Amino acid sequence: MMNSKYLKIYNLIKTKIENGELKPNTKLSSENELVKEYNVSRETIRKTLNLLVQNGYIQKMRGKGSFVLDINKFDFPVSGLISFKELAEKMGTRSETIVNELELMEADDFLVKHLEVQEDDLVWKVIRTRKIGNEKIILDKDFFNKIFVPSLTKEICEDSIYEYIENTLNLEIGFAKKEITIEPSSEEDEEHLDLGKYDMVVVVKNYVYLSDTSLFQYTESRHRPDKFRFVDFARRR
Amino acid sequence: MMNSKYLKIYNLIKTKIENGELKPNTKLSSENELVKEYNVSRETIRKTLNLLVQNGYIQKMRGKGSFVLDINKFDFPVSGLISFKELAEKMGTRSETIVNELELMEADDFLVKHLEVQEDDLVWKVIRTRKIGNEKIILDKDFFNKIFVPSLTKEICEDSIYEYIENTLNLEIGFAKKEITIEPSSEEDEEHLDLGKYDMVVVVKNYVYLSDTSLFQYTESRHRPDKFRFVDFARRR
DNA sequence: AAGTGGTCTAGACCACTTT
DNA sequence: AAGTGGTCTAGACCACTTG
Repeated sequence: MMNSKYLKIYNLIKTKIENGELKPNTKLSSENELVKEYNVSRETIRKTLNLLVQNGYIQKMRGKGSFVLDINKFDFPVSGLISFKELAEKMGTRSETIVNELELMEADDFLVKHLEVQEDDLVWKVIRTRKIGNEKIILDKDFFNKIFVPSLTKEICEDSIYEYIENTLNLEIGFAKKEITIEPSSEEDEEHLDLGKYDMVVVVKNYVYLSDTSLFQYTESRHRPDKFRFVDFARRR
Repeated sequence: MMNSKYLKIYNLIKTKIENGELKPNTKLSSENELVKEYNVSRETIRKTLNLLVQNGYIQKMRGKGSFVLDINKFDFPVSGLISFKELAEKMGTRSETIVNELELMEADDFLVKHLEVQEDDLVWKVIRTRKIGNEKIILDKDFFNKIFVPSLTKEICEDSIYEYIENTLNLEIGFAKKEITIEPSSEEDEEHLDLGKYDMVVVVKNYVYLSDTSLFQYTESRHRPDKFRFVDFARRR
């Protein structure tokens, strides 16, 4: 629900921090002040502040107050779940997507293993090259269970598949498991990427689950090593 | 506070899930049932469950209930903040640490930039090689601000510096910023690691902050590419 | 209709920091 | 002593899924 009070207040404060309206290392209003300011209960303000803590915007200190953290905002989008298009937009880089392959196929052993489908179930296969500043840097191999994504077009793939999934199909993404490894480059990599002297690629495997816990997508994102960068903000759990 | 009710209940349920006492894809007791079971209020149970959601143990569904997720527990420790020693112990691999260098030095430009210290401030420099199954795989370069870590010995470095920091010095770690990139191997890498044919290393840069937001450690962890693996569980924020 | 999780409230007590 | 965040409660209403 986006009409919840705590989410609205969260977005207000988050925007103020990103704008610089609230400056790094300064003290936020206390919980009791925010209660008056926004006319809500303290537990609601605390929900808001805990979200800001979780996402690296503030740090709370008992007896002292909440303080705005100084995190370079451009570092953030790379972390967590985010699509190539969203990322490129936030970074402000020129980028282009080439759809190399788009087909409906019957699941083979590889997909039975990685997409939890039955043999011969129908699966969308999408292979795309991502260009950044005129160089082919990333090869994205996406596989979608057809049960969840009935149709797919070249136009959708050139834009953002995620946007289509969330806004048009109204599927809700719950969580994802990501794995980063380094592998020797394949013939396919060499065919679709400008690898130059590099003979290895950074492989980011992504298993994406809907909020009803069904696995609906497996993605392999293969990056030229020199252009790869992964940034993460972590709190001790 | 470890004596909080919600944390105790969290650890109880977490352990049951890790044990297999609560099986993947089964339904957890409802919030109202847990309220009776543990004799606490519903908001306290909800705090517990939200922690389990955050850390990938369960998924909640409105109107349906909470469900145990099937996450291979060995995948987890690699994510977030965890030390080499904790990691090796959880994975059950034989490992060994060689301390190559341990010295107190005056901060140079590099440290002024990465550790937010003044020029000539004293900084502990620790260079360690990590052996896994008899091969030198990881080179760890750690830098600690002496203000926070007054003394350091070879014995501590061979064990776990983190354990020393948290249990002996009683410093509380708040959060960390991690960056993963691929770089050409340096002479230092070649000297201390069994790189074989590889001429690149995976570099994990870690900026570790205390809970009062002061930066107290900068670490570079340099891995042989074939043995590197980073796993992450992410929820859409 | 009954049960589930999601949000919100008002009030209480505690531990810690500052004045 | 006053102010801060941390925990906990009992109760309310809502939206959603199931019988």
